[in-house]
Amino acid sequence: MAIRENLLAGDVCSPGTALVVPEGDDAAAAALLKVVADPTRLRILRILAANGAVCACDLEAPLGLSQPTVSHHLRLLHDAGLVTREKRGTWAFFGLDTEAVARVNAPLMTLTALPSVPR
Amino acid sequence: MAIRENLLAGDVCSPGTALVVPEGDDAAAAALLKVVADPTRLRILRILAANGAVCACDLEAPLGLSQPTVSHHLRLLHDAGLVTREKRGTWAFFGLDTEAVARVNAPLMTLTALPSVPR
DNA sequence: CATCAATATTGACAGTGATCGATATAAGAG
DNA sequence: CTCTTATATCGATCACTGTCAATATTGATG
Repeated sequence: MAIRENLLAGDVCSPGTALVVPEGDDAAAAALLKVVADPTRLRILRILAANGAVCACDLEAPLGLSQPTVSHHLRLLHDAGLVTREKRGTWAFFGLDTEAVARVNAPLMTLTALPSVPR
Repeated sequence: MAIRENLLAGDVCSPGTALVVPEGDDAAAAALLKVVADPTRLRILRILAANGAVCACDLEAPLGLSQPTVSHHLRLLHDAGLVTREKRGTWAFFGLDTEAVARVNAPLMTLTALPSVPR
């Protein structure tokens, strides 16, 4: 049994005994977090947050990565809806979608906000 | 040049032109986020948040995973400092470290809080 | 000590992902 | 139309990781 704080000494662990299993789309939440859980993409997001709209070509240098790799990361960020893309002529300018970024933390926020039920 | 919002029409993109590159330990932040960016571990965290201290043996069933796999995930969570471990006899009870979980969002919070400098 | 139960570790394997070079696509300039 | 530039996609490679079976370790109990 999932131990309660008020039973400490002689408690037994009998599997299968009522365990509160909260629901939630863990797969979706994890997928979104995975996009952010990368040093390069975190860096890109920080750069976008500090510079506003940034041309893709300006990212290769500070990131120290090849053009295809930068494009790959921008694609993931854009597909996840974290970043906006706007093409002007040949260039592509990317910007941070702050609302979307806020949505990424949601699953984590609920964790700390959740009442630790059985006490 | 990283385009500014006030120059729209005839702007040019000349790489190497001053781009604000914020510092920050992206590697560390990403590493911490990676621990959380997994469906199984998110689920574990949610279960811990809802049940208080939970015996490891009670997690295999709701997760539908083998004992070694559950132990592996608990190890990662514990190594990252997100979860507390307490052995009582043969059992091991795990609990959520809410403060640590809050620290995971920090890098994301700073993103949205950061002033979009050049506007 | 011998035995049993819970947990941790090891080894192997499959799937995923970050990276780059090469190539394709798109759009402006001559 | 041709050339150049920026971006996107493709293919391959390499490292990492989630998973399980097997085994080791730890702790309680006869």
